[in-house]
Amino acid sequence: MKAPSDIDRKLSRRSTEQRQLLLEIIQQAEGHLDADEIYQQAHQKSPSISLSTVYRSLQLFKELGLIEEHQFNGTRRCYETTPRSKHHHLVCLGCGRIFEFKCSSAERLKSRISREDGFKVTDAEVRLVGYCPECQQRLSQI
Amino acid sequence: MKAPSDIDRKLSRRSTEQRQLLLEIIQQAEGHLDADEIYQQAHQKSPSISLSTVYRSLQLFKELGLIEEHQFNGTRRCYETTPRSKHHHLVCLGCGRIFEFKCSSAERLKSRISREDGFKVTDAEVRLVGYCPECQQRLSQI
DNA sequence: CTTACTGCAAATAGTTTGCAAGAAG
DNA sequence: CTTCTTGCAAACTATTTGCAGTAAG
Repeated sequence: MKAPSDIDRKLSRRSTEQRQLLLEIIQQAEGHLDADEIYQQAHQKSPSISLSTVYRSLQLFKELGLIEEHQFNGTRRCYETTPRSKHHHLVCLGCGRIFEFKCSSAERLKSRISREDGFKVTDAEVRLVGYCPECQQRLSQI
Repeated sequence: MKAPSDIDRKLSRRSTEQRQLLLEIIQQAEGHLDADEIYQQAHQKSPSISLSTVYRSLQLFKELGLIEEHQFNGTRRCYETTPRSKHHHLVCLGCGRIFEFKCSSAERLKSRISREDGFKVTDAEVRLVGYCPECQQRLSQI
């Protein structure tokens, strides 16, 4: 049993070893992890954890605003801790890596659409797809 | 048997009743249709058509650049005919409807990232989520 | 004690695939 | 005729759910 963390103080959810472990894994990850990658890592430290617990915890963390969910390519969803400052993603079609970039025009667009069309825009995501420098190089050599 | 259409002249693919019907359905649709909606409509006109044929044809149309694939909310993918001029999507969290809008800054962003970071950006998508005017109204009354 | 959380197994949703019969060219 | 395409059923992938036991508060 550990000291109560972030998730405990919200909504009277219970603090469990599993949730703490899962949240740690996501927070310490460099890039974006999908449910199965999170499960694999958790399984190392706590072999009895189940994949359903991973999914249920991800659902909870999302509701609490602790993490963000993305769907970059196929059907697999990826997760990252909610970043302090909003960024966007560039998906490389060659290697599948995800690159991040800032985009101030997204914020401007948000207010433009709200103002002009009466929408209440809660989020603006920009997603670029293309080829990273390495893949351009590699593909041109073939 | 009908006269050969768009899809026939490309890549020596065969023209079949099924493909022609499916393409017509997508082209005449107002908004975006998912695989099952396309299947249901096709099934009306041609009861023996199968869902696999729908998926295989969608795959083909995508490769030929005749349609675009989107994933707006859950896991369901939607399709629309490739629009003449690029537009982006706003997803209403209240009613699930998809609204379209133009965004010139997306094009500018594309060239900025290409120039500054050496990426070859093939597509830029902006996706807004929020509430349409009707849903704001409706939800405020509760 | 009470009731949220967990692991397990089974269910589900959406999509893909193998195969033999059928049709396009 | 040749081979691409189809329908069917079965397989697959990612995720969700029911349930009875377990543990947090």
